[in-house]
Amino acid sequence: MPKSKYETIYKDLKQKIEGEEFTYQDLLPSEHVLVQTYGCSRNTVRRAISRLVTDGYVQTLQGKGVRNIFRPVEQTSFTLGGIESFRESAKRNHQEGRTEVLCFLEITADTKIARRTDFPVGSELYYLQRLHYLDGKPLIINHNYFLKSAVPGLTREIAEGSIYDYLENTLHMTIVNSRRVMTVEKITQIDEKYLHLDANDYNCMAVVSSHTYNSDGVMFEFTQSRHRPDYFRFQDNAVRR
Amino acid sequence: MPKSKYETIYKDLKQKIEGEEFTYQDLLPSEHVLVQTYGCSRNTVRRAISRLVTDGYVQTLQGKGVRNIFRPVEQTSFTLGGIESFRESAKRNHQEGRTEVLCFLEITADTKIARRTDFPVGSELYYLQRLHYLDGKPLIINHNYFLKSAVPGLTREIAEGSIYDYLENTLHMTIVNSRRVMTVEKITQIDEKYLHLDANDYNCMAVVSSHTYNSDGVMFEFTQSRHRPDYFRFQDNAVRR
DNA sequence: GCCGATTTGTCCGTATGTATC
DNA sequence: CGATACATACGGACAAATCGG
Repeated sequence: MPKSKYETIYKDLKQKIEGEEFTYQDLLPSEHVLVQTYGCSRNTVRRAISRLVTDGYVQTLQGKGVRNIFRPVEQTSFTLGGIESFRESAKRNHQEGRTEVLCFLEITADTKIARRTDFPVGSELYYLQRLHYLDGKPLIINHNYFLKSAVPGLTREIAEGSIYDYLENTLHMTIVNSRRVMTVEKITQIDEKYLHLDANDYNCMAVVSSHTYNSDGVMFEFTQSRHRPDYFRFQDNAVRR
Repeated sequence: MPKSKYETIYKDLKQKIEGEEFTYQDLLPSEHVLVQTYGCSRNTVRRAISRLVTDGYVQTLQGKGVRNIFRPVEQTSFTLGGIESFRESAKRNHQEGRTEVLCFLEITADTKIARRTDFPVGSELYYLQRLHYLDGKPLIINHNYFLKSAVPGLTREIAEGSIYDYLENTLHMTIVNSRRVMTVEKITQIDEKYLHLDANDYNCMAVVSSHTYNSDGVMFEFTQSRHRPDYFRFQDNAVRR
């Protein structure tokens, strides 16, 4: 159930664009027309459209209209704009996702971990290593650090499923945003072993480090995701201002 | 000169946050207060704030307020949200940028190039190889394909400076958006030679492929940027909806 | 638990500016 | 020039969440 009017309009337009009810390069109906078809104010359709702009689905042109520039995705794009759990992106791509917990520890942040994760020294943390399979292939190793005080009661069993599902639906935490940094790093022996990589073939991999915040403003998670280079693919739409 | 009120407010708040006039984790003045300090309507301050949210500077919390979660950047972050030319990001990081044109050709798209770039077969294109130096170090090799009909009069001399400056200020083109895909690929002999890489050290690199559109809705540029793995760093802020 | 004050979220209507055709 | 389209801005109304008494 979508809660707001502009979100229903956004989803409806998005679906129509994906379903190619509007042809590529054509203009969408004008805001004035959309106001009448959806029976709402102009501000409301504009909010919906601005979301489509950030999604890279349309471009707005003053004096002209709103042009459809959506191109269907060719392949299994891994991550897109927002925050997505592994399970969610697997589902979106119609793939079967499985997670194996390699390691589940309760630790206290020393200076080295603090520098790596940005958690203060002395923080009580869960440290997990998790291996993510997509359609049976091991593709990602995650090194997760969760703040124990914000994520109480985490267990190995939960970590084998979806941690985000536990956070949102059991702990009723609201995940807000995530600062991510993408780099390329040398592979380690752990990567080589679990992802079945050969350093003579690929000796680097894509690494995504993220600091994630909840609605209490606490950074409750630091994760380093190490991706098989030959399957990594990150999509983005940039807008010139 | 900022053209709009909300943009001035956005920039002012952004600067205050960066200058740490608001402390980390504290709430900003309420919308009501900001309306009075800036002498504008509530919608206008809300537009400014929503930009700060997408920048990852603040998070808004219904019933509470707007919390400052800005952390000063630790390092030379390479790319951030929007579209930036090499020159612009060099300047933003207070680094000296220089560009060397390795190759400047006029070509017609055959099936192979068409598949690679998404330009239709038979398109008249400029093909450039350019080497970008930052503070004297060669860091990026760009393979640029420009649609000749949209970018007339491009020369080697222009390409040694800023092509985007030429597009925007001489041709008065409006660049709108860019679809980017990031992957990790094996290095080639060209990469090895010009970026002074050693395949025994790093045998992969970060590759950013982008399709860029102007306000006429034409995809006028396809570029493959190949980045030295040890200097590549891409930042992003993701929002959970 | 309730109530009221505060704060952000959604939505509306209107007016004016600016770009396109 | 006028008509159309999007961009900016204002003011007001109500909903929803938070917090303190």
